[in-house]
Amino acid sequence: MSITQEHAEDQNLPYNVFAKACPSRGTLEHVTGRWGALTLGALREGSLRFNELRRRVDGVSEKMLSQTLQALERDGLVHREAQPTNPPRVDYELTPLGHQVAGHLLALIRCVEDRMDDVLAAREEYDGRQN
Amino acid sequence: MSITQEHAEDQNLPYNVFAKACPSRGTLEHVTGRWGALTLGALREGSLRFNELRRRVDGVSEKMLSQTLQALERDGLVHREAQPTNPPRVDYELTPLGHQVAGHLLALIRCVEDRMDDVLAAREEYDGRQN
DNA sequence: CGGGATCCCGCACGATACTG
DNA sequence: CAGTATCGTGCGGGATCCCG
Repeated sequence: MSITQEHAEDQNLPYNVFAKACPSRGTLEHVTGRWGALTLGALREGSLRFNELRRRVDGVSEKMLSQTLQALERDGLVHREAQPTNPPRVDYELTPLGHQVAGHLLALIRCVEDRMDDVLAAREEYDGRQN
Repeated sequence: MSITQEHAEDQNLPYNVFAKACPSRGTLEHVTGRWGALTLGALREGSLRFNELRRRVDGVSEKMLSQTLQALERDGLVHREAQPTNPPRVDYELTPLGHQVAGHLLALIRCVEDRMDDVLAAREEYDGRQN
């Protein structure tokens, strides 16, 4: 091993969201996307069925919820459990990885909610400042 | 105070991102948006000038960066410091609130980067499973 | 109930050019 | 350098219908 190797990364950390081509950016967008964040947040409380989820995430269309769930399932964040009954029953729940990610997300969400008054005040000052 | 007063304005936590009409959802979208998250993440390391930021957030256009920064400044997450010199010099830095939010964001980003191998593996299994 | 297929519109976004 | 202005378009995403 070269002694000139300044940043001797013991482990390989090749993933960097700030680089355009990095696949991690795509996953970050699934996670932080308009519906992805709310879906993961909602699922953190426990497993939910499709229409329960749809009611919980106010405003999401069937199509977008379906699409969002597929992306999250593909990324290994959500587990889909379908029972071949009639009528069909499908439950969605977080994987351990999804749970971890949703934890960070929920902390962020709570933070934004908690400090929303500050945000609103900042907006008023901003709008008032430049006429 | 009227007993018919439905919404108690003096409550502490009236904000709920899961409700479609809640203003906190808009702010969450600014923060978790495609460029918002990366911009806040980049600024956490210190103040940056416009083009420095543009280079750091690989792939962002001038227009989108400008637009993103305006939204974040309006929400009180970013402070813009313009010096009337020639050539002009403008520095962007996080406010205390922005720093707090960006902290959560960066934790999320690191988490996604760290576990990207798991995500990629999950994708392969998903793609291979249902042909 | 849990979706898939299709149609279609708006605007988020990129590219380009211009300004102080 | 640090942005605005303008224009064109891709696709995000809503609406609707349908099926097992």
